[in-house]
Amino acid sequence: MQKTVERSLAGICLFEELDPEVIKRLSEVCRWRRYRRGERIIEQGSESREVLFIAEGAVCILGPSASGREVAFATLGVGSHLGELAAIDGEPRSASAVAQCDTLIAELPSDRFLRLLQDDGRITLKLLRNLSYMIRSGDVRIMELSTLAATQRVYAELLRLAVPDAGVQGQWVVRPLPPLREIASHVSTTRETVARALGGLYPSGLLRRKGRNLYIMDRPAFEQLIGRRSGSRAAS
Amino acid sequence: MQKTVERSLAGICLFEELDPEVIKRLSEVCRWRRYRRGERIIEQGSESREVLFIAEGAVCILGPSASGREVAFATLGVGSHLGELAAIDGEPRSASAVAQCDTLIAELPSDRFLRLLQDDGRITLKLLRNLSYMIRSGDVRIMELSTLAATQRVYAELLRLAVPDAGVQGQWVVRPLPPLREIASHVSTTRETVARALGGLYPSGLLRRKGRNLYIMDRPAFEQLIGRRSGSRAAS
DNA sequence: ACCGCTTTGTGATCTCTGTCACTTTTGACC
DNA sequence: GGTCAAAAGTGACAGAGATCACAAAGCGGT
Repeated sequence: MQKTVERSLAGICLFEELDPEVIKRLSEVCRWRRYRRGERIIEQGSESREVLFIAEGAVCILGPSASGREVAFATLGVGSHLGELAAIDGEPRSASAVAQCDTLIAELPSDRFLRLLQDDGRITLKLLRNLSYMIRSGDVRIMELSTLAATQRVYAELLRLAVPDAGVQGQWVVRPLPPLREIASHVSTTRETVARALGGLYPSGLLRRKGRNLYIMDRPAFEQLIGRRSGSRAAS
Repeated sequence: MQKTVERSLAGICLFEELDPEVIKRLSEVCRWRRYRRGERIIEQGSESREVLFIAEGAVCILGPSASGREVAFATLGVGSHLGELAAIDGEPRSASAVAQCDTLIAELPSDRFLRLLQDDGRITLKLLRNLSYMIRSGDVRIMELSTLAATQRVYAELLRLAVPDAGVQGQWVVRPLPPLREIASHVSTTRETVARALGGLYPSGLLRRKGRNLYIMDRPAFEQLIGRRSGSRAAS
């Protein structure tokens, strides 16, 4: 099953426009490592500076889990990179990274990464766009934490996860629905609250669950649930 | 009183290392505008793309205040810039900006800004560092919102605002203490909660207030109040 | 000193949701 | 089919804080 994907950075978004030759050379400079599901890839606070690229698998970015509560900042898939911040500013790692499934990672030393930025403006621009995106989504999350109640944050997250259902017009689906505890850690609440949030909507028919799929029957109506703080009630 | 600061971008951190000649030319390209205290400089969602520089005054970055609750993302002073995100990624403004006092702003068209980045790697690097910083502080804030109770977030904010007291050894001071509503909007809580958080510590002597100054008598002890969620009580 | 406005200090409520403690499902793997 | 562990519903409670409503200071200007 081991899809022996050659150890190449070819699939990395950041390098899309890069010359195959250059990519090849870069790939050779990297240190390649495999991680098992659940293994820790980056430790928050550590002093390493490499930039990592995901060749296979997926990675979850987690805040310092010192307290029991886990805070997930993002989930990154194949083609994404992580660890740019430390490479750019030389500060300690701001968060931890954990493999969500078996994962193949390429580590590029920070000085090599920085040189790359100097040499190729296109990559720099991509990186800038990427950082912008991170800031924007961070801001959105802060806004949600500040102005939305826990239940509503769960709904908002569902909308982010949902894709239009190929079959039925106007119906959206989250497939597969991640474990509730994972959803919870993305919107800073508890597994129980997520369960209750979903459970509260089954009776109204707005939400329907079949196995690991969750169907949002009427997206516009669903969006309305997120509106103003509290006071909202299942459609009557 | 109007300190007729010439309309120059000389004081802008981002341009520190830039040649005076270049700065002069850039300054002339800008559109300069004055804003009164409270005036809105950028409207969240608008389609403008200019990058703004603060030559005089201060600016507060606010989340979409649609709801009554205001969410403050940052307060920027002289030498700072804002509006890079829209210039970089071409998306609508992610937040609003309001003048905190009378303010002089220079607006640089986005294409000019982008060209600047292409031409000078030093500026690009500074910008990257700046964006990194924004992401890191955003993450910290998300962590606080997720794992700290409102009262503790207030304490954390105080520590950020405090500077070592020149006079007494080991004593820190917030001078001047901003209006409570402002502190509240920075840690996503209410004016009342901030008042109670402070009030709760006066008796213990950990905090002391004189006019617009707030003294933190024992910083280490104060920091301990922020530890684990709830359960904490004033030092016994 | 005297207004009038902005900031603060507080009390009384009320509700959301974090916690605990279990039970019930699901799923994966023999 | 059977066994086990992880995931998912739920009930009961308690407590932090958002809200609402005033009263009391502060502060500038005249």
